[in-house]
Amino acid sequence: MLQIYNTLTRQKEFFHPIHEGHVGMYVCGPTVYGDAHLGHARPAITFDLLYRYLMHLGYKVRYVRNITDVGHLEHDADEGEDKIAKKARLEQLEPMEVVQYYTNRYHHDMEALNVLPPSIEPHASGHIIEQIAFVQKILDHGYAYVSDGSVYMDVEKFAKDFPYGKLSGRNLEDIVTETRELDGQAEKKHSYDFALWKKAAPEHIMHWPSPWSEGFPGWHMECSAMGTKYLGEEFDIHGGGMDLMFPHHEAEIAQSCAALGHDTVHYWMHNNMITIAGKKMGKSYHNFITLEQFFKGEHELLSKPFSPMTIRFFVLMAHYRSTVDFSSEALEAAEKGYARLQEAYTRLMKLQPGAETTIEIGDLRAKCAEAMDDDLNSPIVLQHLFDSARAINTVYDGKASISPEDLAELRAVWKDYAIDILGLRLGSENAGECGENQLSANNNAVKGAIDLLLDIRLDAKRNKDWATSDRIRNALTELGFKIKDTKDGYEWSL
RNA sequence: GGUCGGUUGCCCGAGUGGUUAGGGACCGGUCUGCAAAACCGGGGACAGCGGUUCGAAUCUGCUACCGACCUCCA
Repeated sequence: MLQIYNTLTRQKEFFHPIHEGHVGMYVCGPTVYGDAHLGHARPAITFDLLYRYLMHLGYKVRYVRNITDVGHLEHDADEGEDKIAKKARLEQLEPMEVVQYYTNRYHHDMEALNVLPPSIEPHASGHIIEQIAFVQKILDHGYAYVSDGSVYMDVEKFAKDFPYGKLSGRNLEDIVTETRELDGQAEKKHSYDFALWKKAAPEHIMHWPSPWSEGFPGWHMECSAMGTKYLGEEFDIHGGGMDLMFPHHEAEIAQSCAALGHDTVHYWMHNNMITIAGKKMGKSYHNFITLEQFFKGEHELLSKPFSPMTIRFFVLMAHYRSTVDFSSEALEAAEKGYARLQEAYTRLMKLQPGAETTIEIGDLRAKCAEAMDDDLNSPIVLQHLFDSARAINTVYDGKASISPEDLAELRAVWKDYAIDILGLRLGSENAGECGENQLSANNNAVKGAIDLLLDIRLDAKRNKDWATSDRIRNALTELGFKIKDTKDGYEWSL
C-alpha cells in the first residue's frame, strides 16, 4: 500500500485516490527562459518516478506539467519586467521564439534523462482566458480587489474565512513582519497581498486584454487555472520543488480556495534541492550547471562528461526529500555503480537456467515494492537491485545455479523495477554506453573489426604470444574500449 | 530576526528503539600468463552534552554548526 509524504500534514499518508483507479497529478514545470540545469532534473525525475510507479500499480494517471511562458516578474530589474520578455529583448527575438527554443531544449534534456512526457503539458500563454475567468471568480467572491488596472488577492479577507499559510507553516502575523518592500506596494492594501492580474507597463512586450487592463496574469495564477481545468476542482497530487512552497504554492492554495470555496489538492509533495558545495543550485546563486554541460563535460567543476543515465541514477541514489550535494567525485561513484548495475542486467539476460536455485535470491519483488510504497524510497530499491546483482554475478561465474522459474521471475522484476519504474536504460537497445551487443546496426562493421582483433588476440593467447596479446589489448584500451577476458573468450564494451 | 529542515564511516548516501543498508574508494584473498571484471573477507559511523529506557544513531531537552524559505527560483 503506497504511502506518500504530504507536506500539508508533514507526515506519510496512505494514498487514496479520489476516483478509484485514477490519479490526477500536477507538477510545476520549468520557466522556459534558460537551459535546464541539474536542479530542474530533480523534480522531473522525482515525479517521473511517481508517475511510473502509479502506472505500475495499475492506476490510469493524468499527469499535467506546465510550461511557464508568461508571468514570473523579475523583482530587481526595471519595474517588474517579465523574464521571458526580458530575455526576448536581450536576444532580439519574439517572446514566443524564446519560449519555443527553450521548450524544445527542455524536452530534449528530459528525453535524454528518460523522463516520460506528461499527459498534458499546458502553456500559461495558451490559457489566458482561463486565468482571467479564474481571477474574475475570486473577485466575484470578494477575495480580491482592483487597483489601478491590477487585481490583487485580499489576503487579510481570505485569512479571516480560510486558513492561510497552512502549507508552509506560516501565519499572517509572521508574514506581516517579514515581508519586504517591493514595487507596486502602494497599489496594495497590504504588503502580503499578491497580484492576480498585473497591468503591463508600456515597455512590457507580453500582454493581453482583460476586463481590468492590458496586462498579464499574476505569478501563481496559471497553476490554479490549468490544474483545475485539466484535473478538476479537486485532484490527488500536486508536486514541485520545496522552494515553491512559499509563496507560490501557498498563493495557489489561497487562489483556488477563494475561487472555488474549497481546497483543491489532496496530497502536496515537494522534492528537496540539489546543492553545490552545500548551497542550493540556482539561477540566483549563479552556481548552476546545465544538463547539457553535464552531458558534454563542459564545466570547470566537472572532471569529465556524465551520461544522462548517470545523472538519473545519481538523483535516484538519494531519497527525493533529502538534499543531494553535487560533486564530481560523487558523480563518478554513481557512474561506476550504474555500470555495475548495467553489467549485472546484461549478464542476467545471458544467464542459463540450471536445475535448481542454489543461491539466496529472496523475494526481490516484494522488497522493491515495499521500498517504493514507503514514499518512493528509490535508494532502497537500488540497494535490493545491487544485492540481486551480486547473486546474478555468482551464478554467472558458475558458482551457483538458478532454476528456470526463478530466472524468469528475476528478469521480470528487473524489467519492472529497474527499467520501467526507476526508468534506467539498462537494455542493450538503448543503453547510454555501447557494449558488444549495443552498437547500432550501421556500426556492425566496427563491431566486426573489434571482434576480429580480439579473435586474433585469442589465438595469440593460445600460442602464449603475450606480446601480441597485450599489444592488442593495450591499443584497444587506449582507444577507450574495455576488454574483459572470460573463461574461453572475451567481452568488450566502449 | 521568523518558520522549517539537516548534522551518519575516507566520499556519496539509507535507516528501524535492540539484528551487516547499499554504492564508490581503500586493504587482504580467490580466479587469471599478466591485467580487467567477478567473487569472498576486512576495517572503520552515527555533531556535542544531558534525559527517558533493560537498551537510542533511532524518542526528548539544550548547545554548536550547516542549509532552505521569508524576493523570481526546481
